Amino acid sequence: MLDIKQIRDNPEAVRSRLELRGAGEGDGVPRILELDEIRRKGVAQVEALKSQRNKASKEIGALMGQKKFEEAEARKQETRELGDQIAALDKAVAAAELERDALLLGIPNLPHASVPEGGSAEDNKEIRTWGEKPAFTFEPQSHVDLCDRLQLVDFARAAKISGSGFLLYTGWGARLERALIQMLLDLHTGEHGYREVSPPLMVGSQCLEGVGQFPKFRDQYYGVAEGDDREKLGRLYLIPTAETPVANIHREEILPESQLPIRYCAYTPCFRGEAGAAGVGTRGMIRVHQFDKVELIKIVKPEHSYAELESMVTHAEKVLQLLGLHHRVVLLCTGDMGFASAKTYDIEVWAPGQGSYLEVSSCSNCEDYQARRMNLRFKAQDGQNRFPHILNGSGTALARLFVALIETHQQPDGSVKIPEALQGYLKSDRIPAA
RNA sequence: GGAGAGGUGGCAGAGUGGUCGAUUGCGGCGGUCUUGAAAACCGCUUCGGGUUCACGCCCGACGGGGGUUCGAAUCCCUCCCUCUCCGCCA
Repeated sequence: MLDIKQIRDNPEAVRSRLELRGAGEGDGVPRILELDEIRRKGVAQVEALKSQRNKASKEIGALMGQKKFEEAEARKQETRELGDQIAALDKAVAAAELERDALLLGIPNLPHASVPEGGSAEDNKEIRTWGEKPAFTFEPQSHVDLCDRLQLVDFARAAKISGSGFLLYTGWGARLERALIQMLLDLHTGEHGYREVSPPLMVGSQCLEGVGQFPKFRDQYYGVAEGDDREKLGRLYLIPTAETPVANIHREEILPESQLPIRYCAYTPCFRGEAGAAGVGTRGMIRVHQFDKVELIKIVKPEHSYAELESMVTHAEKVLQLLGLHHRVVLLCTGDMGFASAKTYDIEVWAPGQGSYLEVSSCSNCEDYQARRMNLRFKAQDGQNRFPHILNGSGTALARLFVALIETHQQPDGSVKIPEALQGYLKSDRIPAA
């Protein structure tokens, strides 16, 4: 969340940054300031009363000690009324604070100065491209046809088991998925300096709130229940990304400065309800309720975060380069960024069978926005507790990578050629034609 | 799921209604002594909030929330978590 002090000191600057993200999002600010004022006035009042009460209580204690019970009783009588006033004021302060914080949680991060202004994906800026669209001597097939023909994914039976939007990988398909996960983890831990972690796949709501997925986007995630206990429904949620558990690993901690930077890498499945999302119901693997992803998370000192963002993008790109996949890096405009992000690069891979680019990675610097929400700090040299910057990036999403890979490397004979970097993991240089 | 024990400062561990934000030990930091180090001795060692130009002053926090009381780490209620034993189980 944003720093209340920043909003207090410079509300107009905050509002104009928020406006760049899209209409109406700055609207909470006046009310927040109002509530903040009410809270601070109340706090000053109630604390003066508490100070009074504390003094009186000590005096009563002293009187009791001297066995002056009648005097003590008289003082108690006087002080009783103070207690009632305090209770009432405390309540009012808590209510103002609760409403203020609820509004604060609904405000997205401010875009970084280097982010281009714009309202939609149209205004995103292409930064660079790698490789070229492959030329085919035949009409390239879509991954859906390739998966059917090579029996890599059984769409129909997945739907029978779990409904639409789920995948049943089979044979070479299952093996390819596993090989990709292994290759990506080895790359990021071995070459890029990340520490591998394997987190819980169900998390409490405080983790979703910590990274900014709650409370605004409640409807997008799967809540689970234990047995038929409706009471317990929603105490845990299936993770929409490894970012949710991994970025929260150090929540509510004060890290020694020497521990930074922290770089984590995690493979997990990701679960998304995708209520109302465009493209739900699309045939194939592009948008599904469950997919695999290898995620990168960094917790760094504020002064290093933008350099760390650039290197993170190159780490994700390396995956595509090793697999020989044409891609481009796009800088998202103010209107297209995620809620918690200050600056985001997307990496889009070319999928010849689709005739379009697919987003396989999104690398974001959330600055201190998430650290504030999860109260994660580090102790700086000067003894001050400061909020670190938290970055997340896909390195990369697997289902779409799978799509781009088989569509790009499909051969005239119906087989799929496997890039050299992956051959050791798949233990084959091709997926044979059926 | 059943029975029991427990959650206090970086760690260990006291404290069961009145200057207890908390005895003590360890660790850590600074200092004295020393050529240097060790030992010994002395001091410091949590976090949030309000207010102030600042020094400072004040309020809150002993797993979370609520209650009793003039006053709660301490009493009551409730939730969460950890440990031990039993049951079930990949």
